[in-house]
Amino acid sequence: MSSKLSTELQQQSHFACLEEEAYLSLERTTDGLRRQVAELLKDVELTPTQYNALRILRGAGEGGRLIGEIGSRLVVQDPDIPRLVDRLEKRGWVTRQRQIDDRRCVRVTITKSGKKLIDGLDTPMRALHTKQLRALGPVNLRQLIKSLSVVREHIVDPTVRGFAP
Amino acid sequence: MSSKLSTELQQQSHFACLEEEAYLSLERTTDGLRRQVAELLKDVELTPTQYNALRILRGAGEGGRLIGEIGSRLVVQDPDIPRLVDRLEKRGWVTRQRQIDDRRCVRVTITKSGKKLIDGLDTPMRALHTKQLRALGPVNLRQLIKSLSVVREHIVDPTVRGFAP
DNA sequence: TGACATTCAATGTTATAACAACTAATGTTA
DNA sequence: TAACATTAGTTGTTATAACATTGAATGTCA
Repeated sequence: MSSKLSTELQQQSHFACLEEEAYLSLERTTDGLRRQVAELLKDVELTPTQYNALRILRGAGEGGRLIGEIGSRLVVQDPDIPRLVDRLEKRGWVTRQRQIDDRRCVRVTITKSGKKLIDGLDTPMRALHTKQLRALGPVNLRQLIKSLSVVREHIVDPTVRGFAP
Repeated sequence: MSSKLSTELQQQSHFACLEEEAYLSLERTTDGLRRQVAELLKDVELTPTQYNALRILRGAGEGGRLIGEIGSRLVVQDPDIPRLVDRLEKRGWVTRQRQIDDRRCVRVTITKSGKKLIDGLDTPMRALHTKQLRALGPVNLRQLIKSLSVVREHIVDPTVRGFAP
């Protein structure tokens, strides 16, 4: 496929401004990459959000994470963590436990089988990302990462949260 | 908010590779930007996809577009164009018409009120994108657009399609 | 021309996202 | 300590996304 904008547009390309073009490029590119990730995850019947949540829980170790903590660390926001956890729990990949000191809170911990599942995905996922982005080369990659970081700094929306690998 | 990765991660940051870090940065950043766009569109009860579809139809003019054409031009893929068009039609923003020469095809055209709706969004949308991305400056913006274009060139997935402003 | 394949939309179904209420537990303060 | 506010999760509901199936129209070719 071509990536020349005028070609992709299939019409006279005229963006109102650079910022608008950059925004659409971001949406368009990220969607394409994300779909390939979703495709890879489909083999194990995981959505990207579920995968992301399991990675967060793996990173948290035996201490686990509170429901709210998971939400605040997801790469892509999801307002419905309880049911996200429901699905993972039903399949035996996480466990839920009320806190003793504060019974409002629920601690979620990854299980052995959950950890095994995403451990097995580390290599293919890394391989996919490398395939997707290798063409940029390390210099442009660093530049891209830096630029995106600058953009996020200027997102004032308070609901936007951190992200976990 | 900070955009330093180690800070956003709220844990010892260690990405497996640059490509993985770039991918997560893309997802994270685009999601944040997109949510602000969705917020703006909420005032007129449009989803980003609906807005995108209306812009495609405005760009097409009186000739309109076939259902399939809309799907292939959406910035973010949506496999369910008929029902997307249903919703727009119900609210009087588009009309549907069977093709005479090929009765399998349906031509969708934007209405006056539909055009008026998105015309009114041009200025605030451009203002939002400018606010979101201005910090990069023209040089970095161009660099970003170029890099994203390179990435898209290497997305081999045949389902990934063009995009319309 | 008649059987078959293909194309384009529409429809049915399930899963998830978004949003709003609700409940239980804790914190605050008069 | 009783009343109120706040917090953490859960549950209900609606809308949309994803996927598979169906149906009608057209194209292909023996």
